[in-house]
Amino acid sequence: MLSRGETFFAAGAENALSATLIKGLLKVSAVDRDGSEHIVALIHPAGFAGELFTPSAQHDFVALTDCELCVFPRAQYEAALQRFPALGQALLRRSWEALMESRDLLAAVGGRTSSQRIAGFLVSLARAANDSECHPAIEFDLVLTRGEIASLLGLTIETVSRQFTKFEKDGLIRRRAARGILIEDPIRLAGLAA
Amino acid sequence: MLSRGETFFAAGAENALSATLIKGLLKVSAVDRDGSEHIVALIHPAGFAGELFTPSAQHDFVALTDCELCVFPRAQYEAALQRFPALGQALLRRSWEALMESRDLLAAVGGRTSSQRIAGFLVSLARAANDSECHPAIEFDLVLTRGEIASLLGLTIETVSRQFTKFEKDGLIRRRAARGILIEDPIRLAGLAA
DNA sequence: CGGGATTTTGACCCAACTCAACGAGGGTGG
DNA sequence: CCACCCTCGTTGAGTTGGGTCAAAATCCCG
Repeated sequence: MLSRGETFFAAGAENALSATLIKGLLKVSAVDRDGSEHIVALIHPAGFAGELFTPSAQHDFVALTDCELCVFPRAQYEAALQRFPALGQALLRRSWEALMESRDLLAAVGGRTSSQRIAGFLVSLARAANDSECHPAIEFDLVLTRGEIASLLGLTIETVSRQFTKFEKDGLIRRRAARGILIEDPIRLAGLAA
Repeated sequence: MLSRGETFFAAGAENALSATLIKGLLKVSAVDRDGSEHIVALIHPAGFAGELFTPSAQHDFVALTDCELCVFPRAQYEAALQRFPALGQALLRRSWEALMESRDLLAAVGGRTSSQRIAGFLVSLARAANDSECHPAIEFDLVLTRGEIASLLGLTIETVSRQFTKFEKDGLIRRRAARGILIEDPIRLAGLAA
């Protein structure tokens, strides 16, 4: 159990824990020498939270919402890996999926405009919000701050903010109290994401 | 065996092959609807070339130099995975390392200036060039075209070219015939990479 | 009802993109 | 061996998307 803002573990920490996320949302971030934080991934439920093969963690794992986790000590995890190959398979699958996601994001950050990135981000959040339905949710809660979105997409707070108001002016989305988002024109939004 | 320019397999192809790279360099690239190519990773010797868990490939795998590969049919690979858990472990380790690399690149593309990205790229190539020595190679061959470097780093050809001439003017590197690079000031270059 | 954090908005600026021209190999075929 | 072509790289001039700086507005929470 983790509540919003708590960190599961921090970069540099001795790397003794792994977990599967049951409920909630985690961010994975790197900080470089100059102090700036950079979010490199989000972890959704069923995702794996932890680092493998390194004595100390390279990223921070921080809860964006209250989270429920199923935690394993590293040593125990590795023992189980030896004994139950299926577990290894499952872990391989998830890390592979994480890799594919990371590459998608990389392609987006390295070649799309700010509005394309944000449209794509909204579309993917909408997809993630509706567990197991076919069409994306119309309305969902934006859990990230502007700064976090900016960091994930390689933009600045101000650019993110401007694009949101532009999208609203264009009738693509509507902003709800707090951080709610209502998608008014999913088709056009998905089109924008290119 | 693959020679420069040949593609190991292309996105959309039925996904029947996997391989371990023995010698050479591969690029992994995605193309989006608008036709632009985007390189998302390089594969160095000992790296895994292939895609898992998807019926058809999502990326192109193209040889940047003549390559030697150790190829497995997918079905056989999966059978072997079942029987030899250690193989799964090895694959897990490599995909995890690929994930870490991808996230590093993501952090670079999403927050660093063009010169920082190129400096970082050169440093990492230098590291890769000297198999198993401690200090980076001073001289190596730049296998990528300007366009490929640009695509990998999320820049344009012109920006890459300009940064190279700037680095040369500043005495950081020297360009050799064809695509050779001689690093004259590794320290300052690494510093630039931030 | 304060007071800090977050968000929005505006004005300005610059790093990197675009467009365009030119130069330098490196095949290929005559 | 030369003329041609085609790809790749360099360089310049001009533009712009998004960054930076600054200030106002809103929200949240005690």
